[in-house]
Amino acid sequence: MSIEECQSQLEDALNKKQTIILACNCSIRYSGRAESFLDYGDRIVIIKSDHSLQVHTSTGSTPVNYMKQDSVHSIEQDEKKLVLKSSNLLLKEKMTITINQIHSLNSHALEDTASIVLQGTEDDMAKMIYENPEIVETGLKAVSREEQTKYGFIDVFCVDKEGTLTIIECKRYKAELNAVTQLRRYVERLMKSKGIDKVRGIIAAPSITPNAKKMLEDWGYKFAIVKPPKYLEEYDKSQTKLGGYQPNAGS
Amino acid sequence: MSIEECQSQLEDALNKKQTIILACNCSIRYSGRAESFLDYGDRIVIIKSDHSLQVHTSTGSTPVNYMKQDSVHSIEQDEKKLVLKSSNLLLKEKMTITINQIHSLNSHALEDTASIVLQGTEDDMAKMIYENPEIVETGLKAVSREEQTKYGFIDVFCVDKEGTLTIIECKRYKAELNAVTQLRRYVERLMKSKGIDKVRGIIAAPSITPNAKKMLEDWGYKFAIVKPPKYLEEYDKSQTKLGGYQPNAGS
DNA sequence: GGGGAGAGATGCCGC
DNA sequence: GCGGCATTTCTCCCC
Repeated sequence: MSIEECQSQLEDALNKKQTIILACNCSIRYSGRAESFLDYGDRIVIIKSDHSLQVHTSTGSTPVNYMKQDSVHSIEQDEKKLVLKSSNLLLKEKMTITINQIHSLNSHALEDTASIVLQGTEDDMAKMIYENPEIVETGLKAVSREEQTKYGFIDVFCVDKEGTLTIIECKRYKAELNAVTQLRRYVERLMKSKGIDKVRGIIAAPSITPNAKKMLEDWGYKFAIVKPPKYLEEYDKSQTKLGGYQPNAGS
Repeated sequence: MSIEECQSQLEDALNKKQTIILACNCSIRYSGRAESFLDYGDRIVIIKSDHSLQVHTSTGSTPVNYMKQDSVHSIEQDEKKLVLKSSNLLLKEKMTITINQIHSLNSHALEDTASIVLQGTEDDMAKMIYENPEIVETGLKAVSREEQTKYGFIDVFCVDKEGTLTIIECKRYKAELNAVTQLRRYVERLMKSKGIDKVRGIIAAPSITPNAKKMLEDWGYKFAIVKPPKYLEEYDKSQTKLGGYQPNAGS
């Protein structure tokens, strides 16, 4: 594929707001919230129809460089190289991708009306606890959920069997130090705004780090083992009932 | 491209540990840390040479679904459809991508020895303050930086003009509530471990949210406006001096 | 491998 | 738009 053909196809795809996938050898300069330079190497450049751009190397889940949506892209030619310039005036960011060699170029108008359905989030966990607070502690009664405006973003708000206000902070994975300080902030804010001197705090999570547990107990708070709903359910089911997931392990 | 050809090329690319780029119409099931389902639509599937996988829709910076590195992938055929199964036994995660239609398929052995050079991070900011603490407060003297083991992850550790120990917490962007609780945790930990009753805390950031500022002042801490080094420097330079973006400028 | 914290975090929701 | 916060966060560093 010649440089001219590539430039033409890129411009055409950009005009049509298609999604572009370009495998190429390139170097990258970025300037904006930070500044970066990446010397020549083979990468994949994706420009989506929302005019976001990302550059991927052959490893890692995250792009090595990217531009956010609503960026403006242009393609120029510079001595047998293609220069892809992107800028986002609003965010004061810009990027220059200098392309040495093109390995492949595809552009598509991706049609997609589906939206992902996700479960097992922290919100699902808070909902589960709100509907059945006794899984956290015997005698606990739920008062409200997602108290966002008044005292912060309290996950579940309860009253214990002795009538003491109790704040539950959910973590879907292992609770760390910041979860404890977060809980402490909610408890203190609530005590101050209500003018009461006794509010309990509970962290509900599958596990907790040792330091977090110590800080939790130092502050008189409590940890309760709670797992997010349906966590690994399908996986465990297939493991036990079907004798395990069978990929072609030779690949 | 026939299903058989596609399957063959995919298996071949997986064997060669190439990076695969597949544009297709597909549906996706994921089960692991959470569970998700995404109905049929046009997407881009990337399998990298580290055997990580990600699925991108036509918008957004983040993949709609993904598998981490060291997953195992296999391709099966099921009634005119291709079924790409991925699993990660270690993480107890798995994914099934059912492919209706293939728009394009490319695979490459991406060669890349370069690594990105990035500047303007929080670490650069802490270094700048360490080397010239008076930009935070008159009379401040730096003691150490990145005290990770003893008292927590203190960015910059100083003594003020009256000899009081002072912890500086840097944020490269706007400081929020969690920055204040973080600082508070460091201050309290240091007071306890040193057995002293007076330690100061300063947040150094370009800006701070109103609630964070209030909580900061309630706790007797202080805010100092500090911008990360070289923030937007090249951008502003090229905008003002050169009247536009000049990729070769200054390099 | 776990703990802790930054990230050019991104994305979501509420005000 | 900003604020606050979860994320299948990811990534890095250090113990």
